[in-house]
Amino acid sequence: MRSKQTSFDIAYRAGVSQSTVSRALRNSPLVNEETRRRVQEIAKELNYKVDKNASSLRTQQSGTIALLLFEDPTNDDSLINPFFLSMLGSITRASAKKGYDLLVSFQQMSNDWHADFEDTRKADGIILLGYGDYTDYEEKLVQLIKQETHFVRWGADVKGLSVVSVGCDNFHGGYQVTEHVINNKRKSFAFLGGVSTGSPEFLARYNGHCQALEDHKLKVDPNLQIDAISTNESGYEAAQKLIATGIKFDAICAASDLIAIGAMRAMQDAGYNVPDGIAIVGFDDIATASSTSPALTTAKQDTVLAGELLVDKLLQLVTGEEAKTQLMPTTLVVRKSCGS
Amino acid sequence: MRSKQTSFDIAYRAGVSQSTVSRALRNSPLVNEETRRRVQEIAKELNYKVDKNASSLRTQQSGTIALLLFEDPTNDDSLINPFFLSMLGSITRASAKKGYDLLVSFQQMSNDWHADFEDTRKADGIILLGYGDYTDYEEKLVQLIKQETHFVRWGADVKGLSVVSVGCDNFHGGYQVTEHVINNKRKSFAFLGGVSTGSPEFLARYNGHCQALEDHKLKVDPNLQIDAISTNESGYEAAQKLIATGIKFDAICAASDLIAIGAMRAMQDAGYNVPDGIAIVGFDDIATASSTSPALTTAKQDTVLAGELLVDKLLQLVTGEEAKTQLMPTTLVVRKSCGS
DNA sequence: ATAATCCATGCATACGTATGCATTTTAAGC
DNA sequence: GCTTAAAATGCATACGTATGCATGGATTAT
Repeated sequence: MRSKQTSFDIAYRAGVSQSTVSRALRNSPLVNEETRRRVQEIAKELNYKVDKNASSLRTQQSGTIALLLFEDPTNDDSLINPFFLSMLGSITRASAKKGYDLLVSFQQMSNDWHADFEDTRKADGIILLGYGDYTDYEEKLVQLIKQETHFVRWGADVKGLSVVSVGCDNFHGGYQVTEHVINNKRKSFAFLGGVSTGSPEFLARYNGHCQALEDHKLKVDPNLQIDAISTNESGYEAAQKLIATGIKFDAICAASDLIAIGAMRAMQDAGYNVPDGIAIVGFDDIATASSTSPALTTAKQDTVLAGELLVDKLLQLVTGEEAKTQLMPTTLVVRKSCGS
Repeated sequence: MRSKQTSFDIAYRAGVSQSTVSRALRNSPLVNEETRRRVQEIAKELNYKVDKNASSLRTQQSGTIALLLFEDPTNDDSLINPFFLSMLGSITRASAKKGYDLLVSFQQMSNDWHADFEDTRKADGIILLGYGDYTDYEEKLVQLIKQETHFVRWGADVKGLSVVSVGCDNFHGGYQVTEHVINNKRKSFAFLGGVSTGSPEFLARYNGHCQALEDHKLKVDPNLQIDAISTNESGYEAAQKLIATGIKFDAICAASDLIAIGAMRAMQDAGYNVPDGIAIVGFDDIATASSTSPALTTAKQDTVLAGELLVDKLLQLVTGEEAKTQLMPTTLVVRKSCGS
């Protein structure tokens, strides 16, 4: 029952050649309509499915996109940053919509990831997802370009490299949320998130944050910027360090929702009132952001749109078209963590 | 620079035949150690990578696992149930650990998903993930079995079918959380979650819930069971309906965390106090559960273990070994939503 | 020295599809 | 009716790898 059906079997049943079967199934105009119908009918009857390996081997196209997901190695190994998880979901959807399969792979930055998929012909192109805060990241991008691998990446534009990126406007997002807090009459701002050592994303958000303060004639106190990576725990600890400085502040801008959520808990545990005593804003708008108490005001990154853009641009590259880096705006989502 | 390297190129450079190259790269004992080293060195130098399509075509093995993710079609199209998203993450990790690539695909139940992957030789086996609450689900499983497709599924065991499943003990989990609430001196219990129309998972949780009540001589009031699907919104609405019945209750057991979270908000919006007035428990232990206010007490499903089990068992099937259905225990995670 | 044994390698082929080119069939033109 | 064009099909081959079988050389045993 299970012996695999090939196009030759269909050909035999239909009384035509294998070539004709192949053409008929691919709706080639070269084949007579009547023949095509017959072939397709038989194919369906026999539950025939094209062998993708053979097909890919012949055409040198796999109909597959590879998604490489880089994670902060300091994170708990078993959990994925919910923001990237959300991106993963939208990319999956977007590629399915385009008729492409999605090969998902977690990566340690140490690996030879730059070659592992397109070079093995398993994928037509690659999507790079993760924070670009690794020392040899750019170097590997250069390798990818040299190999003429088709790829797009999530994140800020890389200066000097002809790389197609889709990212959100972190600077503006940082500006946006900070300005919102300023409008709520806060005067002394802290910022939680790695700036010097951290990702370029965090840095851009911080820069936006500072710009907003300056534009409103408020002071930027470097002592109130505490490094943190994007986890609850790190946010919690950063907030504790913040309190330990003894410096007074009435607002916290976090580089990500996870940090904000951890910080919020730390402040509450320390007896502060949010938002009356301390205003807190995050960044990303992950699912949990709407469920905290008070619900978290944040800068939303549109993951659905992002996924579609990444896939669209990658496929443009694959088909030889031009594709341009694109910056998406963030949306201010006002909830309760700033007072109004 | 980019013209693709084949095993013939390596063979030419090494002064041996293509066969020897193939064997050398696969560490066949047939090839001389010295030769093997030389070949492997040259391969690395030329940045040669085996063409997986050709390899798969030849060996009829793809080194790939397909993950089919079914979602409740009534959900918002752009979001994925965080529990399944978490499963996706752990499965990705688990298959990477085994050296397999993971092909991820979202599915509408209406499609011919039962054939789409293994039959096209893109995957060696299939993992089915999603609630099994669809009318023709079993029928399609039967088809899969008939085709001798290798697959495992997440969920409760299917009676009468020789299918390998990995699931958690929903009955016991439902029992567990309910008993915990009972120990907190609650007397009148409501249950939110589709039972008659819904998934077998929800039904099992409900049955465990009822059993716990009976064992403690408490009444089960069918009027306090309200249908809901696994979303915040549905939970919110269900809680509203619950209030609208006018019947008194002091505890809510929800069939999932999302439902519980929605219900919690509905109760709070209606002026009830959680947990003092109303105790609430969920099911799953999604990330958000720890961030609600009060933090949600729930029955945790171990997604990391689940992912590993699914992958392990599938690979056992692929290699011709026996694999058995396995039921995982749930863990009671006590937070604040029940009072203690 | 000859036969028997073993080790290392090469030759040839199959996996299943897609497609350039040759060939046959059908229709059209005069 | 014969030539020419167009439409439909078949033939042959290539994609790159893995492997059964044959071959050649080296080693050992008799």
